[in-house]
Amino acid sequence: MSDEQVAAPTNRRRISQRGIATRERILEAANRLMFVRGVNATTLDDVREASQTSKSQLYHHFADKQELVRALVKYRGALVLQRERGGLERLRSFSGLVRWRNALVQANSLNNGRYGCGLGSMAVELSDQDEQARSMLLETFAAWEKLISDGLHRMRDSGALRQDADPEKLATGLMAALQGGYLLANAAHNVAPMEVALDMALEHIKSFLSQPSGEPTR
Amino acid sequence: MSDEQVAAPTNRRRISQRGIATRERILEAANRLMFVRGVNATTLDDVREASQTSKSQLYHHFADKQELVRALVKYRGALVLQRERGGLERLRSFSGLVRWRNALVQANSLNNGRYGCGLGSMAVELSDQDEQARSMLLETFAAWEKLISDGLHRMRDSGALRQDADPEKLATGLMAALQGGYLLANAAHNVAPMEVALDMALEHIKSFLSQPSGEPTR
DNA sequence: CGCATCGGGGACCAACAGGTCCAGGAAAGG
DNA sequence: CCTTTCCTGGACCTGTTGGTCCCCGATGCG
Repeated sequence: MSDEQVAAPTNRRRISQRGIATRERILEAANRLMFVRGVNATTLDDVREASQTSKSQLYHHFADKQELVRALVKYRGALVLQRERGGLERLRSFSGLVRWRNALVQANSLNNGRYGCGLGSMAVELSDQDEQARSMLLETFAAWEKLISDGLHRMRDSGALRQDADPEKLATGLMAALQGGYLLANAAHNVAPMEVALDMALEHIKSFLSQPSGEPTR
Repeated sequence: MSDEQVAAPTNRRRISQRGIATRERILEAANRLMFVRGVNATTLDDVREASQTSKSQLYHHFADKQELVRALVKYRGALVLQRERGGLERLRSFSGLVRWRNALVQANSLNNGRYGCGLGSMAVELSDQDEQARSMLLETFAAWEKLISDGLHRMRDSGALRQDADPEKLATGLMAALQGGYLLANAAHNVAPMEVALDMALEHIKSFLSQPSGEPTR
């Protein structure tokens, strides 16, 4: 999970191992807190306390709160993409997609649908507030969708998916269903809506399979 | 739009017409500001200024900020449901659903996908912060989905939709696609993802139509 | 070992947010 | 009208939050 340094340090002057560790600790704490409380509802004092650091360290590693938030966007994006790469990089069949769905649902069910998607909720909170954060999030979403569409491309090339399937649109649809599912599940404190949403998107992809393996209805 | 009093006044003591108007003015201003900046990023001073009122009036009509926010949740929910009732109450055919989709897309394209859904963004921001707001939002989503599923039920009863279609699940899926579409469109400052998401959901519903009218692919 | 940096602790500050108060003006209601 | 209640203006208070500062300790390097 937190191997190597997922957090890209702002290279400039020489930097010690201890410094990197502290920076990582701050980001990790900010990540945790802002995941459950939201970005704007988390204070720097909260982060300071949770990371067992002091004010000066926060400002030693980040110019201000906005920079910390931006670093967090990068950090979280890297984590999500890393995780998703694991589940999607070898995607070659519809059943692989189902496994991917199940993993997401299971993870989210651990907190009864609460908190939603780390990227999605930041996107909602920051898009109209920090242009730079928005564009980083946009890029991350694009990379995430590309992991999906690459998999769908492989399925199409191998003949599993029909030629008239559009991997990019299917990936966007699936991502929207995922994000919408996260949102509704969060409001409901219940994973069920997320399951329904993902199943809809998968059913839609299924309709582009070459051999209609299962019964197409229901 | 703002006919009658959408904002339910907290009936208790006798209340003058002027008082109602002021309360409405505050809610209207809070609605506008919090729609573009988000709830937590909007201060009471912002609201005070935008509504041309004073601090004492804010606290005369609302106990504190949390109460104002909760009133806004009600207010916005009523507005959305009112609007949606217009577009969904008479829904009886697939083309009606397409018209509904087009109206939402067009409205959102006016601001290039920005700001997202007034209810969805509040849900993200408040769900982990104000239990009461969350449950009101949950109810509103349920009512919204019911407008959709009622329409789908009518379509099923009239034979337009096959018997094996599940209106509730279809409505949830459509709602998730809508919310996810709003979210991605907001991050992208572009309506396109929302269109793709809604089209996916509509295509999915289309697959449950009795007579496959159009070409099913593409 | 001794200098130059880097890293850390925590007191301190200023601005701003939410929230209070009171005095005066407008509406009801008799 | 004239009393009572409601409504409004805006000054004021106070806790919190982001942000600064200074001094000391740790670390790396010749």
